[in-house]
Amino acid sequence: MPSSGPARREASRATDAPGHRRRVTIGDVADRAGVSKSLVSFVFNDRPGVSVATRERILQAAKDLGWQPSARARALSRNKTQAVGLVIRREPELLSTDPFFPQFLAGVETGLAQHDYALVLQVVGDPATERAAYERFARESRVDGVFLTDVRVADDRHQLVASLGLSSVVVAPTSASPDTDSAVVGMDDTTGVRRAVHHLYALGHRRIGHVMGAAGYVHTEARKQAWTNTLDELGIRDRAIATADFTGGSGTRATHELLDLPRPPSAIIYGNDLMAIAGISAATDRGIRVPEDLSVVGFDDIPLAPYIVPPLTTIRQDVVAWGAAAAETLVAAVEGRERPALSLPPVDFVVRGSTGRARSQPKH
Amino acid sequence: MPSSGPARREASRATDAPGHRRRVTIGDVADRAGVSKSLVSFVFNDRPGVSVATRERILQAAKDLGWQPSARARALSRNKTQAVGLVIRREPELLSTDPFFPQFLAGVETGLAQHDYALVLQVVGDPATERAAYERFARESRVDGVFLTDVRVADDRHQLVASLGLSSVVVAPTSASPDTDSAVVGMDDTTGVRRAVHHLYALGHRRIGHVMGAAGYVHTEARKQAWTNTLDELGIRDRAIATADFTGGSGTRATHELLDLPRPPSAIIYGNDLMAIAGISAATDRGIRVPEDLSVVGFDDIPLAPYIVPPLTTIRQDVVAWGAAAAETLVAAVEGRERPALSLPPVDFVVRGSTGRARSQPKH
DNA sequence: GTGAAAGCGCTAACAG
DNA sequence: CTGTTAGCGCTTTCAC
Repeated sequence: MPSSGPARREASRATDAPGHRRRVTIGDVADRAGVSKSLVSFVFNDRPGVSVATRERILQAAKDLGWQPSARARALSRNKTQAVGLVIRREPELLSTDPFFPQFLAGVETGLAQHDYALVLQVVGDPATERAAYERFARESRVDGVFLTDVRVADDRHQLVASLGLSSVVVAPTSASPDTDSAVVGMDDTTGVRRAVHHLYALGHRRIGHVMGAAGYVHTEARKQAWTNTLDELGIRDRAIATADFTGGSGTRATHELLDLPRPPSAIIYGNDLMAIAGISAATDRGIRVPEDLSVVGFDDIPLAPYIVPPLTTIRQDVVAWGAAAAETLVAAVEGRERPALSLPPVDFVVRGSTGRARSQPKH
Repeated sequence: MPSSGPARREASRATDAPGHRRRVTIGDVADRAGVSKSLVSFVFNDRPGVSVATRERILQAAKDLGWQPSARARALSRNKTQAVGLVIRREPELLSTDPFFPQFLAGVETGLAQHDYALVLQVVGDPATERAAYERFARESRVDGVFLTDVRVADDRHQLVASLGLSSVVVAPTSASPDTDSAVVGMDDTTGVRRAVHHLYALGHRRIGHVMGAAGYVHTEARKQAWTNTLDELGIRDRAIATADFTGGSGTRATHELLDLPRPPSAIIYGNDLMAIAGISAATDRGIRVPEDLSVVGFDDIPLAPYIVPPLTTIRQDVVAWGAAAAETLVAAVEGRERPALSLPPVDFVVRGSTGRARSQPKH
């Protein structure tokens, strides 16, 4: 039973049916270079065992035909998609404010581009859909590995991805040590907060409050912990804290809560810039001036931070670099390589106009 | 030549090699249900010609085995990936401020989820990489279709995707009629600006300036055009305009430019909220109060808008709905269906504290 | 060095 | 209704 494949191919190539050109395949390239498909494949997979001359000929043929291996076919035969997945869960409001997400994405892309991996993204709203997204990625074999971001305390996704057989990289503050075997690419949430507290202390503040972000996230906890620990070190016992959820509305509420305290703080460190800015607005509404009566520190350094009145003092992380590092690490994990040694740039503490000297000088 | 497949399969299923379980395939499901692979395939592709009983049996077998068709294999044999691509080009600064991008993404996901399509994302910085991204999507057969966003005047991507044989949907203001055959999902940039101008006119403003966003984008042009046209209709000849690029810094510069005019405007409509907020800051620096001396209108209604001082009056589009509509349209195009009739919600004009009555009453 | 041939897991004619 | 069979385009032993 002779295969009719080659014959048909010759024919269709010769005619080149008008209107709908057939996709160029590895076979066409092989024919043009006068070699077999295997050789073409070898060349495109950087495998030894092809003479330089043939190699050149093949490369040229591919170029002439504008051929590139089909990711589909390759995925099937190699059992790898050369793609990784990112599932983002965000409340609608935060979606368009949180600077983390787009910056991280940009960083991830730069990291992936170098290895020619594609990114499959899914944005979800609730935990059930989130789980389903990971399951679908795995079941349908859409991706080779996934990022785990916005890690929660006691996050069950570690087990989920493990049971699904997906490679993964965990993106979380270094201070937290999530219960997982997969690689962790951590940023330093601690140092920034520590520097903020010291900065305020140096300005004479002794009642330094904190407005926490959404409960249950490890980065929320990390920031709170850093605040507490630093106050401890400075021998400050006062703990003016309010829980919020990263939204503007919650920042407003939490600010009023702290300012309503019998002895309100003279400075507040917020879990993100949005809440800090809402806080400034809330204080202004009460006739409390920033920074004269109240110093405010944000977290993120959103592009708007310099432009609000007064310009916001805040903590900045290099999220783009973080994303790139996470991507590098994930690709290495997927390919079974040793995880690369990557050093992330240190956090920045950006002093602007929203922090100032405490009104009453400290007693000690 | 008897196929050795079945025999091997039986064997490997029986042993279930420890440590590394083989992937469940359509064959396993077929065996378990006592039918052929085709039938399983039919059931999972909603094709007629399968009795209800067999259908149930197959579904049950698949469920027992936890099987789901492999997207990889399916993509290869159907010549469809069931995935669409989005290439985003953004300057680094705007990446984390522009609310369009995350909201659009969220909308796209909701639209795609219904049809079980995946989204492949690529973030790029420059035009060359952007082109390469589309080319790669096509060559590697990563996606079946693409979104075209941030459409530029005389955008060459229309031809590019056409020549690459990709289905596409153009996401651009309705007022612009891009030179393309592909479906256009348009939002109404015009009405919002028109309402803003009328609002300011009603407050007594007669010199209403405009700070344009980055040149070359159709939405920048659309907004400028709406501003011009509305002033024309109101019989206002004055045109105080400055070009910026959507960044905070450019907003500051453009604001000073307008305020330095011999007869500075008493109100300014900005191309986005970031520039508007930078504008408020710039005015404040010059001792010009908002809204007493200058009224300010933004565009986007970022979540921060209500929290700045004064709260920002701005124009809001339902970008999430837009994204969902674009996704629906693209999927329809990819599948060769008629494009769905979708109605987008109207723009909102949100009046807050940054606009107020003009100081000097109009003469006419 | 190079080529032939057997898959990867699914879809889609085409026969029964 | 149901089963057979030939691909989809590439990778990968295994011979030569």
